[in-house]
Amino acid sequence: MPSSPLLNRGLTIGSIADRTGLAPSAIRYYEDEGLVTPDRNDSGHRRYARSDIRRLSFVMISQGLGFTISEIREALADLPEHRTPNKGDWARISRRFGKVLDARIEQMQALRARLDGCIGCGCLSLKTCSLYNPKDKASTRGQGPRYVMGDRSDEI
Amino acid sequence: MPSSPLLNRGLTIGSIADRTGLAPSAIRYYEDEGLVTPDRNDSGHRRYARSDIRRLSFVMISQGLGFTISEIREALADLPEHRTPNKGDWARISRRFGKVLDARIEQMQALRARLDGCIGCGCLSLKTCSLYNPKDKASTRGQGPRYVMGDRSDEI
DNA sequence: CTAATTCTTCAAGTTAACTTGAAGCCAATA
DNA sequence: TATTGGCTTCAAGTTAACTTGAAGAATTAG
Repeated sequence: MPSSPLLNRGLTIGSIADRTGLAPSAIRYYEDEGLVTPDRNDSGHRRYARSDIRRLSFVMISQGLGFTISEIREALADLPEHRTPNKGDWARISRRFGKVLDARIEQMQALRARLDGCIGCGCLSLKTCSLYNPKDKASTRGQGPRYVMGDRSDEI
Repeated sequence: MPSSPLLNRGLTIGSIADRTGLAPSAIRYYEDEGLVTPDRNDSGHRRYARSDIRRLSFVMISQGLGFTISEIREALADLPEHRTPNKGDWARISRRFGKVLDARIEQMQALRARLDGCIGCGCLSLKTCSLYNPKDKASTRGQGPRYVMGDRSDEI
């Protein structure tokens, strides 16, 4: 009797794509990036475990929260290798991400407060403005090379 | 008498680079992006106004706050065209950015609260998790094409 | 006045997170 | 069994925000 692809040796990339809403190309990319490591069948086709759906959902959610792929990869590294992750495992890594989010929110609030200060003094000049050289440059997150900002401040 | 480049017809790109800490290549890029529009001398060299230093400082600060170049360009469009911007002009556009920051902070806090909810219920499943399909996907800010997430949710 | 800087433009490289397309193998269906 | 559709790999394109390098012209310093 012809067994369904779901029951045989795991889920195909297509069904994983359907169930997560991710494009197959994205799922393959995540594999290149080490976020999932599906098995292969005899002819080289990927076969996923059911738990990979939750894993990929976590990836999507984390990206929505602003985490990068390498941050997500690090987080996933804390899941058990040879056991299907359970609720407790997921809750643990989610809790850690929660703390990072808290820190980022605080950082943004600090910058926002500085902006108020700048509006107050009307400065926006390089020497005076505390926004110009903040220790916590905030979301240098994302977008290509953002090289070190020089520090040749001077009067305007 | 040989006049200094600062007093003659405006500042050279090199001196602007020194005073802002930006690389000349970045300043030229900002010109391509319409953030500054320096004059040219007879042989085609760029000549900047003193007020362009403040303009470029605003660009740097705004980027530190997480704004994109096109957002910054829009903000700068509110500065007077044929008059050197004064403190009031800068304060006005800073105040607007402050409001955007407030909104972003609120958004992050909402997502963070949802993450707590998810830890509480231990779900992280596509159907149940409110993080999976939030209206306010937060910082889709940055990095290449992030195409529309499909919505074929299903039970895990 | 000549040499060393600085400036110009233009094309191509970089990172992140993917997509798109080509060329060909595998699998489910009629 | 034939065919359509799904899967595979690999190379190249995309956006953002720049940098790097080449080739040549202008400016400044000695």
